[in-house]
Amino acid sequence: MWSELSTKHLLALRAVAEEGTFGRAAERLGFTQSAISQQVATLESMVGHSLFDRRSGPSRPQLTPAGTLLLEHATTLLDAVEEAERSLDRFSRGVSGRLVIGTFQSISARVLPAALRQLYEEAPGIEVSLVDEEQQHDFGQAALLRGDIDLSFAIGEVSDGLDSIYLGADPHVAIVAADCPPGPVVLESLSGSPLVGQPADDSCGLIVDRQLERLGLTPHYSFRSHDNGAVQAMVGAGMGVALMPLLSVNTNDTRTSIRTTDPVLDPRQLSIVWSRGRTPSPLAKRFAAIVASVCAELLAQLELPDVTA
Amino acid sequence: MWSELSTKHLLALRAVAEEGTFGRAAERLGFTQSAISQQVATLESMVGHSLFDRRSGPSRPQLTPAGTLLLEHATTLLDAVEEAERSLDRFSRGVSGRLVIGTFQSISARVLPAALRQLYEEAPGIEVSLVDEEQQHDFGQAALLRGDIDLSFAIGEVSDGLDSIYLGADPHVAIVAADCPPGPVVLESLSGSPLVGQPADDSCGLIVDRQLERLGLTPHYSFRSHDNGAVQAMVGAGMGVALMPLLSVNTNDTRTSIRTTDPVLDPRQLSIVWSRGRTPSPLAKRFAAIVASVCAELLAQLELPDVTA
DNA sequence: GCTAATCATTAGAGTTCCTTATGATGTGGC
DNA sequence: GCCACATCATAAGGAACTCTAATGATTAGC
Repeated sequence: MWSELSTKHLLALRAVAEEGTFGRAAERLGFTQSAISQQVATLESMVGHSLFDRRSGPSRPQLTPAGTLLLEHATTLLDAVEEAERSLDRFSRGVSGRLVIGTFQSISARVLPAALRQLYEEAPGIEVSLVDEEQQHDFGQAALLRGDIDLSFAIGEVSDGLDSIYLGADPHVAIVAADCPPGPVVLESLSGSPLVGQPADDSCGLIVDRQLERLGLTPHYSFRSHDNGAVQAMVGAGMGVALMPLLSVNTNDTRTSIRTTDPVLDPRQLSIVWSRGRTPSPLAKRFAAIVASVCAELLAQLELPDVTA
Repeated sequence: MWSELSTKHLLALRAVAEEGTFGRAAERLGFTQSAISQQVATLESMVGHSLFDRRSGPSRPQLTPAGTLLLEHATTLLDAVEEAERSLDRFSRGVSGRLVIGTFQSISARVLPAALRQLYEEAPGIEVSLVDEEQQHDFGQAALLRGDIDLSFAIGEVSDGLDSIYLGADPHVAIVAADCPPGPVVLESLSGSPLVGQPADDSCGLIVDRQLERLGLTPHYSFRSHDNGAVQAMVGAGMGVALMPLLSVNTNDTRTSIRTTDPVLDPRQLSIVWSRGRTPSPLAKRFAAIVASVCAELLAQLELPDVTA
């Protein structure tokens, strides 16, 4: 039956048709003439027709009508096999494939542009799509385990069942209006004045709130939004002070100013994560490595201007 | 190596992906679970990647990225295999394929229309092309042996190396102008008057000339052409008498009349022929059978009106 | 915890498949 | 005509594959 059909048989058919004799076909394919003879015979019994008319004596075998027809299909099939082979080779080298990345605002804005640019340079023709994981406290773990996304970013502890690369620490800073007098922001002095920040259901907002609580402070928010840009704009408009991870801040905003806090808050620990039980694609591995190097560079640069404020 | 890739492996991949477990895939394909496990393992070692992530325990294996990619190619490949299978099945049933037929005027005009109409009814979608074998004394034998044409028509003895079906005898008749007095045409009376007919390099013309010679007559031609219609038109215009096989005559021409000859000339023996060393396609066999039945009917009808003239 | 479901592995039998050696057959030169 | 050569098929044997049956290992879910 045709389920026993293998590439080998089609290669034999094509080689005999092209070389003109079984012997030369065998030579081309690295078999003996006998092997090719048997391979073609097997193929003939599979399809139920002679594929070559063999005149005995030193004359070339000729394709039968069935052989001609099958050869056309064989050519199509062999092309498709070669295409599959090439496709998997590109996949192995990580220069082709699809990548679905779970992300959130600060990563999308500060890390992904450089990382994806570098990835596209190495591997043009890949397909990348982003899934916003905001407001999901598992950082897309469920989606990772389900296989809906290939990679995601995580803050803090990496839960079990995920593999990860640690990307670095993103310090928490205070954002104040540009006309605010210089110097670190003393957190205790904020107890009366209003704060601006992320909602409590946002993991970033949650981390800040918890740290303030641990310091005995009960924050009062005048405005909360998931949108980092909106939060920063509110600070610029004088609605209050924001406590945010540095990567969430637009450092080019002239209406606001970045300050260290007193005491210094614990930084946000960033990782890139993927499902432990699932084999990552070479492309995903490569992307994770790129992200790690991009983050290392980015976070190293960020320390400097901040401390001087 | 991919040359060992067989349909079996791709079917296993697809079945596992669709059924969700190796066991059910095995059931679907009529193997044991162990066999499927080994088939997939073989495929994995061929492509160099895991295709499924197997969590041990009672949970479903999940396609890896490589598995997903290969499955897409497997689907196209399996579709192509099925298409080839269907194509060869149609070929076997003779309802599809190409047919190149060597022919000559009288056959094209009187036999092929009915035969091809019947063939198209049984097998729409076939491709037929005709090659005119006029002026080739071998009736396309060389082309048949070369494989350029599938079938051809022959007159008289069938040469060695060809298989054939005898189609019947096509009587030679005299064509005279319509105003000619009735009765058979006495050949001896023609020795003075001019003849109209095929050239000497035409097999039909040759056959007539040889028979006249054997009767001791030396024909004198006023006009010769390969075109049967032209010959008959010349007769109608009073250029002389023509001696032609009946199938070459347009029986609807009112300016000419068909007569028997005295003595009666040997009829033209018609056969349909093909190369003995080449396997004919089912379509060619079917066509030959149709031609035989069409000719039997046609030649039986033709005898009647002629004898009465 | 126990049950049930999952896939992998092992071992062995049956089959396939390749190589070597040989046979059969016809072509082409001499 | 005959011989040398080129062709493919076939036979036999050993190696490699492949399937089945039995078992093991692992874990989800009750």
